[in-house]
Amino acid sequence: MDKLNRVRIADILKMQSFGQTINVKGWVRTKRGSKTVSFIALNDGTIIHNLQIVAELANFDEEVMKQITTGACISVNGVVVESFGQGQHVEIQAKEIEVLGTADPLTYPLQKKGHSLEYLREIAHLRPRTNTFGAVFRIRHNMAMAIHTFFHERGFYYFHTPIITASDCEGAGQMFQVTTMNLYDLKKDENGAIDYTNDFFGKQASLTVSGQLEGELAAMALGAVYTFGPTFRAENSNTPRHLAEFWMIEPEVAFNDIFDNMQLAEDFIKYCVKWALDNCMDDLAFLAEHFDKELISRLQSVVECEFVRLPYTEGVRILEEAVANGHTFEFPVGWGTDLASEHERFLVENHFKKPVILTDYPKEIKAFYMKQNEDGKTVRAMDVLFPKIGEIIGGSERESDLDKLSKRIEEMNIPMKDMWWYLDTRRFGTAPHAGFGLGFERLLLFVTGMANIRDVIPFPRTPNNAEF
RNA sequence: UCUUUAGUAGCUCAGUUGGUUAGAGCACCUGACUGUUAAUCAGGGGGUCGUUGGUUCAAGUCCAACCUGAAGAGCCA
Repeated sequence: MDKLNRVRIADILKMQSFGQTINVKGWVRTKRGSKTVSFIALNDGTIIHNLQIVAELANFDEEVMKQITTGACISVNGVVVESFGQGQHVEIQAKEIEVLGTADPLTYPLQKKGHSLEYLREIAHLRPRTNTFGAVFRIRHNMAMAIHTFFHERGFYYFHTPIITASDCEGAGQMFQVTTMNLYDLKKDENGAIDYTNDFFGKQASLTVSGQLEGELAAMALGAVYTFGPTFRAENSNTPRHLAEFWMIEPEVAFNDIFDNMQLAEDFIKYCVKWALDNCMDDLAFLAEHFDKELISRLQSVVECEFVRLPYTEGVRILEEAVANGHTFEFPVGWGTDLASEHERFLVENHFKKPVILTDYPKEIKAFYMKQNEDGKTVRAMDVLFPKIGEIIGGSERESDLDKLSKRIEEMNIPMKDMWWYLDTRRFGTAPHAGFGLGFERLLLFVTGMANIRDVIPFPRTPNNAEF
């Protein structure tokens, strides 16, 4: 077979001139045809659309043509021609075909017909070859690029916080332990406690649940930073919105207050959504057509609308008013209790019908590091609530006063013995600062319109599932 | 983890108040077809009805436990 430069299908489909001979490589989606001619729909992952390869059967060995089945990988030399069939404006008239890899039709798990998302989860190693997951993972890449671009353009530094941590007070959830100890022969002291002094780190270590505390250290030096990395929660959560391993973006900015923080969060999400609309329209259109007809209009409305900013106390008042007017909730509403999903959904989907930033929660239901308000009852927390997916961002202005922070740590019985370094930020040159955390996969749920978080990460990690 | 719901061919599903040999579409194989658009048409092969136990003359169907998936809830991002 002649050696020609390979052209990506995304580029071939854009061609306006015809007649040149090129090489194209990709995986066969379908082959159809008649006695004399075969039509091969080829996809190479560069774009959701397939390229049509036309093969006159008289020019090719029958044995080679037989190997061209759904899932096979082929290399084609051929001429770019204008298509006179419907459904594409350009196609390849094949001159030479080489089968790079066959796919036995009896055992290849993907068919040309559609599969359920649940079935595709069982073959997560092959699902990137489907239209749906090709689209999702191209959008996933684009969102990562949008995130880095957004922060870089605004002078934020990408800061790498550790994945292994020995602090057990991040308070964001159950942690996965990291150890090199022999679990069949654990040494314990007289109280039955495990002795970690001979473990790899000389103390108990875990996978991080958040890079925030280290992010605060960086903000106290570099001014504005963000993290973007994997985080781990060992919660037994079985929902379409939770993963045991997920990616989180956590900006942290010196001198920002809660209002700057809200503005940053709103600008940030809008930037990402607009990026998707500007750069991923082919993939979004496919997802909209197959899963969520309102996807694109919902994305557009988020870019255009102004997020509602609402103190928790006001939110509770609205909910209590709704109850008084006859709306029934499964769980009671009252100042001091955390809002249930149904309450958040009511505010976002029924009452305001757009994203809501809820602020100033009671201090009892929020983390120790949040800045305390003058009223002595609330803290400067903010949750960004989105239609369909609920909480997409959680953040706050941080308590910068050493005494107030220390007192709160004591009140909440938080083990801070290994956290002297965190308190040093308040001890030496403390400054007001604020930040938030955004779950990358939650953002992707919103942008792709997918309903289950297991379908927006290549290899989901959930309770009882670490396959692939 | 709790509640609900589902598990029948490779995939998606139907299967009546329990009753003889468990069906369809797609996929796959064979054949037909002069350019198809998830091609079409004809034929063919393919099943331990999630697992274990129970009720019954008789269980895909009823009951129990367990396994697996999904939805809702809690926890959160």
